[in-house]
Amino acid sequence: MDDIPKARRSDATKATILAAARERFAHDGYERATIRAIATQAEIDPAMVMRYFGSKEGLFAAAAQFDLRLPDLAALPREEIGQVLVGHFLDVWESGDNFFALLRAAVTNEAAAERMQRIFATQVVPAIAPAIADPKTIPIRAGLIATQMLGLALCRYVLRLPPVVALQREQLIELIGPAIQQRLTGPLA
Amino acid sequence: MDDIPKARRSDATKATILAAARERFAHDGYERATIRAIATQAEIDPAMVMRYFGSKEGLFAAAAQFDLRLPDLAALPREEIGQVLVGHFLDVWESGDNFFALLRAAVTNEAAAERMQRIFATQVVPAIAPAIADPKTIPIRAGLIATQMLGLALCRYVLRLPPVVALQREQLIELIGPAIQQRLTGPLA
DNA sequence: AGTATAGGCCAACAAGTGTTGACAAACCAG
DNA sequence: CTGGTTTGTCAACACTTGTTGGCCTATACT
Repeated sequence: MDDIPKARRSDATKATILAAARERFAHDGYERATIRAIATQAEIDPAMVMRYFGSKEGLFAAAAQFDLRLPDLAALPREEIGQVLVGHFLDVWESGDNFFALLRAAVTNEAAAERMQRIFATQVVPAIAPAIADPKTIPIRAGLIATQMLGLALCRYVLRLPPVVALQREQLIELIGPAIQQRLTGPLA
Repeated sequence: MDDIPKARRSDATKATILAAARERFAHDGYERATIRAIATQAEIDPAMVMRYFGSKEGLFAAAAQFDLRLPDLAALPREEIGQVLVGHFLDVWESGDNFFALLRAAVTNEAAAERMQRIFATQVVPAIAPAIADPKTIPIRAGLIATQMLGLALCRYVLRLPPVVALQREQLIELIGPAIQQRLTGPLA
């Protein structure tokens, strides 16, 4: 009846493996991040990875869990939503390797791409919905916002286009915030 | 003194290999597109790929050549530039596998990412420059346009976010064209 | 004609992949 | 202490990867 599993000593190892996995997946993508490289970085044996996560896919599934933790937009002043959103994305992206593990993998791995679609559908769309007047336009507006924000992540962190890398956090908020705002509350076309 | 090399019989084979390579690279990314798979699709022996392109890297370098063929924006009415640009990107992307080979590879392959940076610097920036009033803002505006356009490619063709996939060409032009226009001729922030 | 050369295929290599099973050490309950 | 379970290591597996060299065949030149 006791649902709470005892804290096993191996939990620490699992966490170490997960952290190493996230870092390798984020830097190298799914295929180039080898189990051996992950194990080496975590300073354990490759066999442990298999024992605790079953397979490379299982490891990735566990490592690429990702929560955007989007704030309640209804509690914000209408005109600030865009900028807050941009700032929040920057925070979440840079607060760990989860997002980049997922993004890099999603480009060559179908399962990762599907997970990205799920995150969009279950986290982005619902969070954004309350800020949009006409409910019929929610999916389109959410989609357009995704193109802008993911495009920013792609150009800044993955492709590293110099002018996009050079922009400071404050500038990004000031430059892209209004565009997001417009996609939320402005006319569609 | 005759610079023009005779058309060898093997040129056809090379072209077949390149076409197959582009398709595999575009669909699978750099690492998962194996030389054997490419050779099988081209209906030749894997050894031929090595003979004609030296290595997998060499093959990719030859396959991922990419020309955006951006039009002369100075010849266009000021207010149409954004929409024309979006339409042009859609055309070029969908006219072959080159762009997606490059995009998918650039996410996990450093050399491909650098090539993307070069294309941005040598094709996008110069083409866009004449449409921008204040020359100091050219790199930033070009960078912001890149985030929007590459984000569209990412969400629509790679991640396949349903609402972005659902949009028709005409709608995309109508929805994203003005955003690009604003990035070119509007105030920066 | 004959011969050099280009085009192409085959089999194999060395290295690296995910994955497995057997076995040792550490831990904990009785 | 003793027995069993957990945690970890080692070596090896079956397979795939990029890459190589040898060999055959068709073409092209003289």
